[in-house]
Amino acid sequence: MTTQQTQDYLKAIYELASDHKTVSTTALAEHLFLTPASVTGMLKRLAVQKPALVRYKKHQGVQLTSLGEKMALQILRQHRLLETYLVEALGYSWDEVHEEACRLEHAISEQFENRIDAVLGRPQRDPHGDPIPSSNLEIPMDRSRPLSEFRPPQKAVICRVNGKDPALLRRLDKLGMIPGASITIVDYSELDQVLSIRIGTREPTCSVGSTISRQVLAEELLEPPAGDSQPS
Amino acid sequence: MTTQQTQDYLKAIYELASDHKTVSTTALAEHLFLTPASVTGMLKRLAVQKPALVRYKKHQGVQLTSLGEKMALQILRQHRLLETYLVEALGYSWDEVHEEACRLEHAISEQFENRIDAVLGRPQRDPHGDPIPSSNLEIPMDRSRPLSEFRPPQKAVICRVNGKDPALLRRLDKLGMIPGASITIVDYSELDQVLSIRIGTREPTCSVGSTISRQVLAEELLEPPAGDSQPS
DNA sequence: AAAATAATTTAGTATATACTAAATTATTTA
DNA sequence: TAAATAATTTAGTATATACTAAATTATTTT
Repeated sequence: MTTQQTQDYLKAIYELASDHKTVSTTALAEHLFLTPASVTGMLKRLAVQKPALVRYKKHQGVQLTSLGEKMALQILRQHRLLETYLVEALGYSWDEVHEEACRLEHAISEQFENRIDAVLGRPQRDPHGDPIPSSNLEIPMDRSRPLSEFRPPQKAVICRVNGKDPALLRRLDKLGMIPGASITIVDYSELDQVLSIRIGTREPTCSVGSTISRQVLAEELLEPPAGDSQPS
Repeated sequence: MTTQQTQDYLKAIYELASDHKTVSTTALAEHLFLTPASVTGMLKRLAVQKPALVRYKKHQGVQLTSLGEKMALQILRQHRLLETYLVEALGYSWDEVHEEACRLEHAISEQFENRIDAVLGRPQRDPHGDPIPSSNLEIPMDRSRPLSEFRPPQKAVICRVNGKDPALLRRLDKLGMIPGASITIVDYSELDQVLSIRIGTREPTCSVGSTISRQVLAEELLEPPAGDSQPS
């Protein structure tokens, strides 16, 4: 049986390795709130066991093997389904679910996973807009980009928030920056790199380097094709 | 933080110590599927730590301290609420819930506990009829006795099943022996100590020494007081 | 390229928890 | 009560996982 620790390492490696890049010991240590030395030790174990879950050569970071990736996706699926369930069925707010899901994800059975998946109607996104791997571990496509890459007069729909910090999430909620919200970029100041965004009647601004503009992801809304004009 | 192991030991001691009796190392070992030697070691740790969770003197078995008992009741509450939730909200059958609840009980937060308690309407019994400790850890009264103690022509209502073995539970379900079922003891053979029971139209028998008659608990249904006759 | 800095690994240690085999204590039987 | 049996504990070991401090390797800066 794989332990909770193993699962946490695999999930962390998956999350840090965008596009199968290699992940450094230190990055992993920071993500997991452990010392680099502890991580080195654990990675060796994960690489040596049969079947191996990671590929690891000293001073060169780690990668998941294909089995390791499968296991990471399975945990990620459980995590995100749980987050969705906590919000939809038990009335949690989106800033409360991460921690709870982090514990539950190691405890539920396949049956539990299937039941909540069914109750929720096989959702494809969790409350933060993160894609939920399907039961065969495929990930829904995602063409979202961080807010920092948008410029006026682009319009977009917020579809995802990467951060899990409850304070950030509550702030975003207050600003109306939640998945599904339509936004318009109304201004960008080259000088101080500040974006002004319109969300409904509100017009918050955020610096291009800020947590918000890096962690809130949106999909551009293209202009309706010509000939689709609306008669008033 | 208390570990899952600690919680399992406390729960086991609580379950085996009816009425604050002392629990033996071996009994505990069997219940937890561990060797007696391992149990001895763990009990020492639980007794020595501050605050102590058990009282333990060698060769004399263990008892929970009042803190240990509180913790046991808290876990038991979580376990039984979870079992109830799995049946009521997620469509599990009563023979499937024990194992799942055994894992989840160590992972849920107080918030989770409160939410499912509320969703379920603060239930007092789990699907097996076991009493659910209230949020202040008091246990609903229970005057049920094992089927083996009943004799014709007593009538009773089944209110509880002690065993968790899925096969037993499925069998009971098939027989209609589920909490809430009204039964009549129709015969008792002194010779081979067999009870005949009527449940609806069925009339199963069970030996007085059998698992069923020891683990199925019922409350006697007293004759309606005189003057309460029903006009047809 | 040498020096300085940063990242990583090694070595040694600690803890919780389990195990087995042997020793001890308690209980039952003859 | 002595012998036999059963229950329990001790002693020693193993594993997974973390830690710290020191050593090493890699990267960056001068």
